[in-house]
Amino acid sequence: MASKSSIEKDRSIIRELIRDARQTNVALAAKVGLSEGAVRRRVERLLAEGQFHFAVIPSPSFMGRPVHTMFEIQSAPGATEQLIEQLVAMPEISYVYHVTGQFDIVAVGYFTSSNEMRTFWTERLGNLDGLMESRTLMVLRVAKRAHEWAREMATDEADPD
Amino acid sequence: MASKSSIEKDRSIIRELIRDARQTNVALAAKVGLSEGAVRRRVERLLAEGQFHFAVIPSPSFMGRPVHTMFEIQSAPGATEQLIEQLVAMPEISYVYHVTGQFDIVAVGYFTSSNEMRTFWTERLGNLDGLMESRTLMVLRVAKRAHEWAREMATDEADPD
DNA sequence: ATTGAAAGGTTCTCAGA
DNA sequence: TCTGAGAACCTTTCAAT
Repeated sequence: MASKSSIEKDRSIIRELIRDARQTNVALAAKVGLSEGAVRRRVERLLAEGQFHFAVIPSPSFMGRPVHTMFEIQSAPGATEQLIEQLVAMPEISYVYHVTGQFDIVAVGYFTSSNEMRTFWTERLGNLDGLMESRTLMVLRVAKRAHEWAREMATDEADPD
Repeated sequence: MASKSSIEKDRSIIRELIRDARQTNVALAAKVGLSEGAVRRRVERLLAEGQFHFAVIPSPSFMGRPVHTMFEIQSAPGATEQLIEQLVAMPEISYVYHVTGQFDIVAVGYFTSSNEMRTFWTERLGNLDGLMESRTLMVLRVAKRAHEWAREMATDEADPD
């Protein structure tokens, strides 16, 4: 086989970490075919470049925030960025996406109760500058959370010349 | 102050790990007031119980999947679970949410190109059993991804009697 | 940019409470 | 269920390539 390109080594490292975020650099090194030090330097570089990050995903219920809500938000013309900034500044909101379609923004929040969510929606979301229309979706269940494509393309070693 | 309850110690550990997913058990132990071994056993128990998990979040673009898409899906009456199962089985789909509202399901996928996304949408999504209607939202930007509420309630120690 | 080896720190195991 | 000490393992540093 031809040696993997540098970026393919980087991607192999990240794919391995997606499979197991807590494996050691020693284990990674054995899998991608580098020394422990080389893997460690690549991981640090990739983190600094923002190519991936380590995260802890809590169970919102266990943390006391069982009410999982998505808000679809339509902004007044030209007001989308301003609206996004306001949403980003709200601690109740965990995720903010700029999207195409009828709605311009999707925001996700976790609340301690449906009552807290309602209060947030009526008193804080409803008062945002530039908001034209919004819809609320309650998330009943997270049925999947996995990047299965990270397991693809594990080997390009079977390529014939 | 009264001693923290056992579940509050668990939550403190998880909140600390949300702040820094890679800190050592020794560092955690100092912050939550337990020995390293006690913290390690709690972390293992919480992981086994599914109260949180460690994850690596890649930059989809760096991994060669720059096209980030949300699908809103309306199911035929009674077909939602069947539809969710089919979506969960698709490797292109990373997240599947069961939600309330006009649409029953929100699914998120990452694609190598808009052409691949279009092919997926027309040939795979369109053929799902029980699908009534769907809408496609392209995600242009992720403006926020953080659980700021994990920093709240750090102390219940100031409570007067 | 990578390797290999020594030093330092973390994790794991186990005995004791 | 927790603590503390020792062994095993991992990470960090550094000289060399």
